[in-house]
Order: sequence, then structure tokens, then C-alpha cells
Amino acid sequence: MDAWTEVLQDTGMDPRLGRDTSNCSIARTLEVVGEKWTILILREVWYGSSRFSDFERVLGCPRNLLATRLRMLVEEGILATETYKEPGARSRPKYVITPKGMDLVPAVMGLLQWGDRYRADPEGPAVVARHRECGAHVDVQLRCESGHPVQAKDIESVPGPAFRMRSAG
Amino acid sequence: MDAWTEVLQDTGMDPRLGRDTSNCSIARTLEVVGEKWTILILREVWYGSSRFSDFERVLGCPRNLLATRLRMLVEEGILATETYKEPGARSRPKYVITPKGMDLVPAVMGLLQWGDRYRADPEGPAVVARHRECGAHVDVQLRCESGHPVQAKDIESVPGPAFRMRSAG
DNA sequence: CGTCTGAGTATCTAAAAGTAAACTCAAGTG
DNA sequence: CACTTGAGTTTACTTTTAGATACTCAGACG
Repeated sequence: MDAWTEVLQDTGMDPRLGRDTSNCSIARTLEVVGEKWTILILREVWYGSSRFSDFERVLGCPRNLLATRLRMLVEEGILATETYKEPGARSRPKYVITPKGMDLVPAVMGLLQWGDRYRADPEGPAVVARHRECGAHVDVQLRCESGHPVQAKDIESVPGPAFRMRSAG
Repeated sequence: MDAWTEVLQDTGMDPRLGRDTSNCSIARTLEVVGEKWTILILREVWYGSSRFSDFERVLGCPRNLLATRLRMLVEEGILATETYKEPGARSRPKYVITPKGMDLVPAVMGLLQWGDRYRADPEGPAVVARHRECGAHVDVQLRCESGHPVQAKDIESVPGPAFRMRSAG
């Protein structure tokens, strides 16, 4: 009997299929970064872009969507606005990443890593991430609390504290 | 002078903004898993669902989209079909994850982890990942090749072997 | 005071997603 | 041999996103 079957063994219902899926951190994260362009905007921020025109130019994304996405990322606290001033021009806003935005790096590095492995350009990656201190390549890894590297196949998902079943209907 | 500025110092053009973005592993991964429902389907596979009706029921996703997404995931080699047979019923297809699909776990765990941190249900997560062997909680971490834990802010992105500028136009 | 520029809005069209229900198909059952 | 079931497909309609262009707005400059 697995961890799921233990949960509600009294009902005949499989808890995986009858569970309430409204409390899901994956779905909630996707509400914030799951729209088209959002993750690519963050990519450009990490690569060094900060101005509206930078994003527009390098992404080729429609201006109205860009404005909407940037506004949302600021509202969510993933980006913040500062001002910059080119000599002879007036002050204009620019976008910088916040610590909350930095915490999305592992997720996006995960996407990057998968693409590097399975859909790479024959010449290799166009951009690589490296550790500022030692210059070594950086990647994402699964680790358990005790610090051991873990392979995806050795992970099991189990009901957490907020697990609940869907109400009948 | 940073690693970007070194690349094409002869032109006055900022290589971040003039670069060719068509070779991007993040964008390519999003082509496969960036559509609505796709990542949520994978979530359900990890939680133990495998049948068409399982996904339909637990996700509440339209059948036509579900069929389209499943077909694409199989074409991409992220899921594979096997057959199952309930007693007294004929054989039917089910969907199982492949090693290539397993390699998406770090990316999705990254999303999960961010959601757990910033958009958590007050009661906590509904589902948690744990190491099958030791039972400890599993998370994703950034590490450099030398094995040291790395913080997102200590990473820099630098041009890789396939870096190139957009052709003028 | 007219012009230029970066940072947006506004508006309109096109594509994709959501919703709902009917239809197909093949094997197993009464 | 009609009936059921899981796994889809097809069709029809609505709503939501995406994309392309045109327009606005606030200084700085001449």
C-alpha cells in the first residue's frame, strides 16, 4: 500500500483521482509565469536587458503584451521598476529583478537544461550559466534534505498537510 | 568589461540586444511544454495517473485538448503508450513517463518550489516530493560543476559556443 | 513651439483555448 | 446481436490570448 492508498482507504475512491487539485503550487506558479513571453522576459532580464525597448527588440514581442506582462511581473514582485537617465534625455523607467524573481532561476534553469539536452543546436548552447566565483558551469540538481543527490526516478509524491478530497458532486 | 562586451567589442552594438535569439533552449523547451495543460498533465503522471479518463477527471480539461496534448507528449517521447487490461474489458492504452520525461522533473520541481514559497496554501502543500530511500523531502538546487551550492545571484550568463549576432536587417 | 524619443495605450484582426454535446469505434457482456 | 465502456473525434459556438498598427504622452533640444 502506497502513501496515497493509506490516506483514504475507507472510501473506495482513488485519492489521486478524487483529490482536490485547487491547492497546487505548480498551477499557481504557472498563473504567474505560464503565459507566453513571461519566462522569455525573465530570461532577458537575466541576460542583462532592463528597458522596454530592449525587451521589444530582442524578443520581437508585441508592445501591448510586453507592457501587460511587465506590469504583471512588477505587481507580483518579480520585477521592480527603477529609473535611469541617459545624458540629455529625461528619466525613464527600467526593470530589475527582485529576490522573489531570482527564486525562479532554478525553474527556468531546469527548462534550459532540458532544452540543452534534448533540443540543442548542433553547435551547443548560445548562452551558458557559470558561477561568478569559480567560473564553473552551473546546473540544477535534485537533492534530498540530507544533501544527497537524488534521481527523478527515486522520488515519490505523497499527500501533504493540505491534502484534501474534492467534495462530492 | 563583462563576458558579453568582450564578444563583439568591435561593433558598437550591445551583444545582448543584437544577438540571435533563435537558438535558445528555454524557448525550445517551452515549445514542447509551454502550452496550457501540458505541465499539469505531467504533474498528474507523476502523481500516478495514466489513463485518458484519469486526466480528464482530475484536470477538468477539455477532451479534445487533452487528446492533442497527450499525442504531442508521446510524439516528443516524453510519454509513451502501453496497454492495460481491466478484467472483463478489452485492452486500452495508458500513458507512462519516459526517461526523457523524467528529465523534466527538475524544471517542474522548480515551479513547485517557487509556488510553495510564495503562493502557498496556509495549510501547506497538498503534495510533497520525498526521496524513496530515505523519506526526506526533495528539492531543486543550483550547483556548480565542482559541486558547490550556488545562489542565483552568484550566477552570470555568458555567451556560449553557438552565440551569434542577428544578421542585419 | 515644433520635433524627436522611449514608453507606453488603443484598436482591430486572427489564432488558440474553453465549453458542450453528439458521434465513432472496437471488444466484451447479457 | 443489441448494449456498454473507455478512448477518443467532430462539430458548433463563445471567450480569451496573441499579433500588428496606429496613436498618445512627457520631457529635452533646437
